[in-house]
Amino acid sequence: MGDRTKPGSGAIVTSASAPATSAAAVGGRSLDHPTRDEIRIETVLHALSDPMRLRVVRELAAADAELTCSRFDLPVSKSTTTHHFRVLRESGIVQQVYRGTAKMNGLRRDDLEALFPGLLDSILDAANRQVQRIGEDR
Amino acid sequence: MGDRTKPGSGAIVTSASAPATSAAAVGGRSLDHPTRDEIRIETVLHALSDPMRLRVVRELAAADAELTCSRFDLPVSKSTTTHHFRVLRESGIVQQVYRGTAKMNGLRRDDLEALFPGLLDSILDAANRQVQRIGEDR
DNA sequence: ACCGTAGTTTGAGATTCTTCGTAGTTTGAG
DNA sequence: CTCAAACTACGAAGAATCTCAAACTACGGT
Repeated sequence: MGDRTKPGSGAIVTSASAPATSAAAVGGRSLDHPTRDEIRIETVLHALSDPMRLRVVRELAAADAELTCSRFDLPVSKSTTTHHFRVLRESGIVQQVYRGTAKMNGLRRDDLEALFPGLLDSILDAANRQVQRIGEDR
Repeated sequence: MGDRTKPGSGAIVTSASAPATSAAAVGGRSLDHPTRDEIRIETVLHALSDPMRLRVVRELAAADAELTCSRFDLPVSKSTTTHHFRVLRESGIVQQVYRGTAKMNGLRRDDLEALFPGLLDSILDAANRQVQRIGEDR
């Protein structure tokens, strides 16, 4: 899985020169998401197998709206939070868009439902049941 | 892992004196499985996020019967196969029992269904759809 | 222009995972 | 008892993950 290959251009954005007109510089920052047909079940399951990420997805589903990263009060540092959101985005579970300084996060329900009908809901349901059972949250 | 000693709960196989009349001693070797209420959604998802293990579970579901480890023709070594079956057992997805020199593997459908209704089926369905779509199997 | 908020990147440490080969154990058969 | 078959256990190597702190970039207001 690992694919730390940076998003936009070829990492040469080291600012040695050309600070302004970089490829990704057009509208601002670019975030690349997998297209619908690039989403893989193994990757989705892996992304959701982390407690922190599963929790984010549960909150996102409960809110049923786009939320900024900072709305989530996770017990980890900012950089770790960024990391988890990145995994969720690269797996195709969430969609991220910049709006000002904030980054909005939304579930890709349509894509997931089209590829894997019922999967997301049954995982969310399973997670909710487990929290009810043993309340291991937060 | 660095610690092959079984994970959660411990207790049981304390073997202070390991009398012959131990529950597990009946047929010979003992394999400890998590009890139903020890099964965790994160662990289940993690176990199924590996292509090899997902494949094993798919075959097991398709066969709808107990199969020996050697029935699976995985493209990995035997010790790796043992490892994957162990992960599946410790996550609570499969149940393993010795029968002669063979080890029978069966899905714990009842337990999973009781804890997470519909989860296993929707994951299997998702996996099947993906194989149909891009045939990345074997 | 300056500052604060929001998030990213880089580099690091610690842990865990996947995989393997080799050596052992257990069981059933001859 | 000895053998083959079926697994397990024990390292070990290499990759991937999770986590953090520190330094950085982007955007919006005052």
